[in-house]
Amino acid sequence: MPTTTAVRELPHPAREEIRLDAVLHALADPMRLRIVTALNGYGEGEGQGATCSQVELPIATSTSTHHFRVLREAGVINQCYRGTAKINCLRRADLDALFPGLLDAVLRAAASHA
Amino acid sequence: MPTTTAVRELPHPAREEIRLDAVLHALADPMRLRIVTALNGYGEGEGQGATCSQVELPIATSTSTHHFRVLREAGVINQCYRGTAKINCLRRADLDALFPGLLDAVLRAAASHA
DNA sequence: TTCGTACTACGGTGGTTATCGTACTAGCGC
DNA sequence: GCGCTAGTACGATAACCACCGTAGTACGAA
Repeated sequence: MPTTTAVRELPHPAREEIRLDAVLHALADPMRLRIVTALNGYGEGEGQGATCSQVELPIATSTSTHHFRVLREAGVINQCYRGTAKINCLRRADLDALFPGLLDAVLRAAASHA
Repeated sequence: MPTTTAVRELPHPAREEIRLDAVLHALADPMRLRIVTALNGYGEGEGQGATCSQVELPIATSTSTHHFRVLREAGVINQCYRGTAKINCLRRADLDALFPGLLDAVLRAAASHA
C-alpha cells in the first residue's frame, strides 16, 4: 500500500444537507450533549476547537469516537485533523442560519440543568 | 369487574421532572415532530387541543398511540380524555419555563424546513 | 526506526424503538 | 341492547444504538 500521506479528510454534510431530525437526534444523548457543551467553551474559528481527548467523558475512547462521528454526520460539529489529533468545533454559523436560536436554547437549557 | 366509571387519568411528569434529554429525544422523530407542529396550530387552554385522530399521520393508529405516549411521558404534551376522544395539547408553559426558546426554535425550524 | 499518543475500525452484546396487525375497552348515539 | 368511533394493550419483528474490548493506523518525537 502506498504511503500517500493521505489527507484523511472527513465527510461533512453541506449546510443545506443538515436535517433537523438528525440534529435533534444527535443532541438527544447525554454524552453528546456534554461534548457540545464542552465545545461551546472553545472557539469555532480555524485555529480554534478542542481535540477529542480534551473533552473528558466517562466512556471508552472507541465509544467517544462514535459520538463525535454522530455529531459530525448530523452537521453539529466540524472535524479536521491536525497531526494525530482531531480538532472539533461547533458549526454554529450553519446551525444558526438553518435553525435560528436552536443551538443557543439547547446550550442554555443544558447549562441550567447541569 | 366493577364498572367504576374509571376516570382514566394519564400519568404526566411534573414540570420539575421533565428532562432535556427526553424532550430532545421525543422531538427527534419525524412523526412526533409532525404531531408537535400540528398541535401548535391548536390552543393550549383547557378546552383547546386536538384529538389523536385530528393529527393525520401515515402510520397505523397503534403506532400513533405510541408516539403520543412518548411525547406525553417526555413532558412535551398533555393528554386528557373527553368522551372517547383524547385531547392533546402542548405543555408550552412548562417547556418555556424550563427550556426558554427551545420549543419555539424547534417549531420554527420544523416549519421552515417542511 | 522505534516508541508513544491519538484516534479508528471491527465485531459483539444487550437494550431500546418504530412499526405492524389483531384483539380489546370506553364512551356515545340509536 | 346494538353498533359505531376513538383509542389501547399486546405480541412480534426488524432495525437501531450505546457501549465495550481488541487490534490497527497515522503522525510526531526521540
